[in-house]
Amino acid sequence: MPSWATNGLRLLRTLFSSQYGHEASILGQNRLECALRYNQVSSAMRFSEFALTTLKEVPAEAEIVSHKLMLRAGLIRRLASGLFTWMPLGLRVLRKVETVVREEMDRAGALELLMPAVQPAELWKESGRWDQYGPLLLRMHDRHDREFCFGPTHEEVITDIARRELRSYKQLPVNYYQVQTKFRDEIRPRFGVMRSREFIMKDAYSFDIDKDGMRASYDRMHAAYTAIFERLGLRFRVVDADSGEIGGSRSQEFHVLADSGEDAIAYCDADNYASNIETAATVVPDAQRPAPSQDLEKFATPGIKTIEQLCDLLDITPAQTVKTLIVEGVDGPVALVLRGDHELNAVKAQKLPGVAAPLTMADTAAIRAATGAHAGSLGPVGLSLPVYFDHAVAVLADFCCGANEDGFHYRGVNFGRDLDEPESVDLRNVVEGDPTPGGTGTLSIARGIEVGHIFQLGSKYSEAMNATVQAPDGENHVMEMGCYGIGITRIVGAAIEQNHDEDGIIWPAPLAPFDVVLVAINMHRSEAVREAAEALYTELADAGLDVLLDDRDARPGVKFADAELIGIPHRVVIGDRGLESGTFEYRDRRAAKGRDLKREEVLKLLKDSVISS
RNA sequence: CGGGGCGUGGCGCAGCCUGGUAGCGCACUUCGUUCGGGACGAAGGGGUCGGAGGUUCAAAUCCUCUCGCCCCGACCA
Repeated sequence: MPSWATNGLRLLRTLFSSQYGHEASILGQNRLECALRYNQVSSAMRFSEFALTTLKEVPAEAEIVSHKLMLRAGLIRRLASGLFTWMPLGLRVLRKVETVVREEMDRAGALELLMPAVQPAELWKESGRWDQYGPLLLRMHDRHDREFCFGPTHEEVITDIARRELRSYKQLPVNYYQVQTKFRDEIRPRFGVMRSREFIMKDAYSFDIDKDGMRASYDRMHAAYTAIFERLGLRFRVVDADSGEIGGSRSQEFHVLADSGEDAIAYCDADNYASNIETAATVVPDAQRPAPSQDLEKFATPGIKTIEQLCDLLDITPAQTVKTLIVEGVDGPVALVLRGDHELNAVKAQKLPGVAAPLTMADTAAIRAATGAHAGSLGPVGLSLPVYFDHAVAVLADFCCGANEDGFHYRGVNFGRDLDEPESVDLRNVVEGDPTPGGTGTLSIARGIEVGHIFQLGSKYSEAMNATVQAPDGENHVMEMGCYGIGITRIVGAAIEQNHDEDGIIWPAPLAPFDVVLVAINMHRSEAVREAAEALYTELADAGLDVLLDDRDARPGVKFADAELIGIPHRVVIGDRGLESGTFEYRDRRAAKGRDLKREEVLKLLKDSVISS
């Protein structure tokens, strides 16, 4: 996605590099120059000086591809559970992500600042989260025994800043952001950088005088996030989401699409609908319930404990059965009744009156106390508990369920006769093929990795912490806030999940640690190769490209394998064979084969492709 | 935190059941041959067998405790 800023930056880099050489130290005052200086210093690298160790074998700790490849390619190294060192190669990728994020945030009018990672407990007590947040919050004491935490997020600190700095509506809207290290003491860190305890997040917070302003700020962030993920070259989708712990009203998540994603997202292109499955609403079926055709019958089902076993026994489908789940409620256990083939949606269930949040399944003893039976023999008939029926259950007739007696089930169960007419609720996850809430399309399900989340917070924090500004009417008004997060470190993992093959990583061009790798064949024996490789290296570096020269005294196969493993988008092979005919072999990382190009053609191709990224 | 698994040179593993003083592949060092798809040969360096305690003449191996890591569940960028 070409843009003024990127083209401008490239242009400046080219100008400066031709003036000072690519390692020139440039002391600049503005950000563009700073970025320029950073890029210039590190843009070109010799493999022999890069201390990169790649691994042929996968360390046993890694489970998913991105984690395996990040370790094999030498991007990260693990220090302890959920804690990683970003090695030089990995850090280059991280910086690329940060740069794109910063550019788009700045363009959207947000202001970068940097808050402390360590935060005093008082602020968290003021917002009420010191007690709410739980063990995810890493708490500590200083030498005076004062309480602190390592920030998992920064609503409290930014609200404190805002209430001190912002006095008048004339200063609004303001959107502050930072790129900073967070710590969340996850119960189970896993998947490498995808769910680590320490990670880098870009978090932004908007302040407006009213809800309309907040919505406008939110929309600007929505646009900025869309621009960011488009520029990063990732396939992604924006979905409606639950606002969870942070609070507030509307929220949307940005998901990188990948089969290994931890989240399921429901979408329909025809309807332009997309939602995290957690919040995707099911539609009340408009089908009429058939009239009962069977009598209620209790029958013995010794040893039958699962829906699957029951279906095998009776030769029926799970959709003709009903399952009953006992969860902890505010005043004792509550029963949730779903169709046998449907999955409980915890987010929906824990919002029901009388159900305890977070949703907790009752244990075996509690289930027996409440129903008199084992979990495998439960049913709604004759149950003396608060019961919620899912919409899909309410339209069933002649269904099958447990009899609340070990080893017995009912069949031919019908509402109105064996059970009271149900008041049904939405309890389940949507499934592929369900109608959309809009009613015109059907849902598909995809897997995604949450890399961004935007919230309309409203006044939750500004009210608790009394963050007000004076309005034109002279009154003090509580500011309306939005908050917006991007998982910088997670993006790197997500990008690999989405872009790899059996040989290694395939970086989208904007994320690649190097734009191009020069593979010099037998450079240590052929003077011609050495000269040609060095000349091309200097020329590409001077043109502002991030170029890696593989000058190691290694066999070609080793160099090719490493180039593919670390995923450099463009590869140029310099060998005696090509030099005889005056060509280099060029190959795109995604292409099956290379092609021979003249020097000028290589230069033009690379410069064009880098500028357009 | 509940359930499962694993800790042996940098990485991947064997040895443990049946105690006898540590081995293989990769990586690393040196030399030679080789050299456009992870070469071959030779010679090397590197390990208190996660830690503590116990049993025993003797412990990587058996026993007890402990620490760490990974996987499956609830949380989230």
